[in-house]
Amino acid sequence: MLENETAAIPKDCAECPIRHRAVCARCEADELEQLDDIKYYRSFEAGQTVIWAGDKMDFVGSVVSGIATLTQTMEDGRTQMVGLLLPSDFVGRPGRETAAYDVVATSDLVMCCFRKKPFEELMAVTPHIGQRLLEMTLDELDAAREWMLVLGRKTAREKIASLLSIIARRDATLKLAGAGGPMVFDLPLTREAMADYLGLTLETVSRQISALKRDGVIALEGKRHVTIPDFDRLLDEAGDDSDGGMLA
Amino acid sequence: MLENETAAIPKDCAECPIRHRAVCARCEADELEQLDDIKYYRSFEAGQTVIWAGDKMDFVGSVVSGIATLTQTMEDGRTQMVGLLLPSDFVGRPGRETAAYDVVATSDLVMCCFRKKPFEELMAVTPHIGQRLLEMTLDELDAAREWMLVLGRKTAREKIASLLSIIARRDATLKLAGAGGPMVFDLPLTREAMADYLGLTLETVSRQISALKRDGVIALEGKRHVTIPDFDRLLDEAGDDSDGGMLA
DNA sequence: CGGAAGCCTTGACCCAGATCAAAACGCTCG
DNA sequence: CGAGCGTTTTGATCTGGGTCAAGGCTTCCG
Repeated sequence: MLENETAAIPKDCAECPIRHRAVCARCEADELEQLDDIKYYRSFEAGQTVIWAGDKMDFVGSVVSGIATLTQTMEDGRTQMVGLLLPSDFVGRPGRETAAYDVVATSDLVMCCFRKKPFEELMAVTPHIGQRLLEMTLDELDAAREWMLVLGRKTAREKIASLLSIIARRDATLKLAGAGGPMVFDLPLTREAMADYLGLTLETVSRQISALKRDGVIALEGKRHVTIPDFDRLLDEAGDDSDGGMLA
Repeated sequence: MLENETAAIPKDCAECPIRHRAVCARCEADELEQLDDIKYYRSFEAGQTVIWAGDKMDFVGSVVSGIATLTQTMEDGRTQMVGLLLPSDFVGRPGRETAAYDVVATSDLVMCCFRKKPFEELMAVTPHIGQRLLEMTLDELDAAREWMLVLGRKTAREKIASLLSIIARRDATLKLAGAGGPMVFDLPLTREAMADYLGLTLETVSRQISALKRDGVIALEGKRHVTIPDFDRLLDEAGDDSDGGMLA
């Protein structure tokens, strides 16, 4: 997990790994320069909290590398993950003073942050930013709604299968692997984090993963390394329409 | 339920009840005129389906009056409501061809629709529309995430209390009633629709409502008319921080 | 007025997943 | 190497909410 000293911080937007998928995706060279003036990088170690819900938040930003979670906690300690932040995902809300959720780095994390005030001003005069942010927010809303179905109506086994298929699908698009062959990836979450995402207990998560393994739906090597021999089978277990619904 | 022949269709944007809260909220007079050119009203009766998930959708629009639901259904019939559309809420997504969810009128419904293509073009040149839509979408995302906590971690009783408090709060803001006194409103949903929203069965919904009534948290007159003698008590039952969290 | 169709409530029973408890599996570190 | 700690697995038991089954209450309509 410590490939680099502090993980790669891009020297320049041009070589930034999320250049084409983040809020800045549609920006022209001059707009990038303006963003550059108000931006700074921050690194977090795995386990560190980026912000606590309710804290004053004077920046917004993008995940450059690593994974973070967005969680909500009740007074008695019950917690629910409400978002999984992957590279290019946006954190924070223009026009809001305080953080609405806890943001925690699940792996080592690099963020590209913008001071909030200037970012808001820039957004007002740079349609490209607002347009892209709208698009990303609509995508997140869709993801949240899909997750509502998972939380409200799926069984524990289906929930696990749903989570695995989402992670597998994302990983496949990053690796641009040709379809067909078995998919292989590492789980970026602990059993407890999965439980928080799925509205289950960690014991149930563990049991269902064991069951899927026993039934040959997945193969495990160690606790985290997953192989999926037949993706359609997994989708079936997830209760999803197995049309493979490939949204472009 | 049939107060008006077809419910009130505004003659003019100026007298439109959602003028200041819908996508058009920030538009100037000339922008409104342009929207006017591509808009038309549609009315639906309670129970009618506005669109089916997957259908081609050549419009977007706002709820003017009445209530609609956004639901997702699995092949085996399990359904989950993923959104409750109230007056001023926006339906549809610029840039998407087909509907992602079933939209059903729960009460008699009037919508102000815009042909999608021209709306998208107008959006590209009218920042006010995109800005407002972004703001609304961010609000919906927050609501969806709050709902994820309800679905994933709350007990049946807490779920019912959460739903009642949301409806009560909304009703209070519409009526601008001074705080303090008992809150009174009509449930806009059947037990089954509540169950679909809460990820429960209608039997459980019924039982928990009876229990809340028995315990004096709510009072019922008929099946739908609800009185809440002590709103803080209800919030407490919902498991929410009872700081009254009034977000401006 | 009687019947039928929608909603809603209530009861009896059952099971998926929670809870409680213990042990196994890596690790890092002295 | 062994101690200690965080993570994961597995077992035993309990329970909240699902399922199945009967009515009850309204409203509509012939």
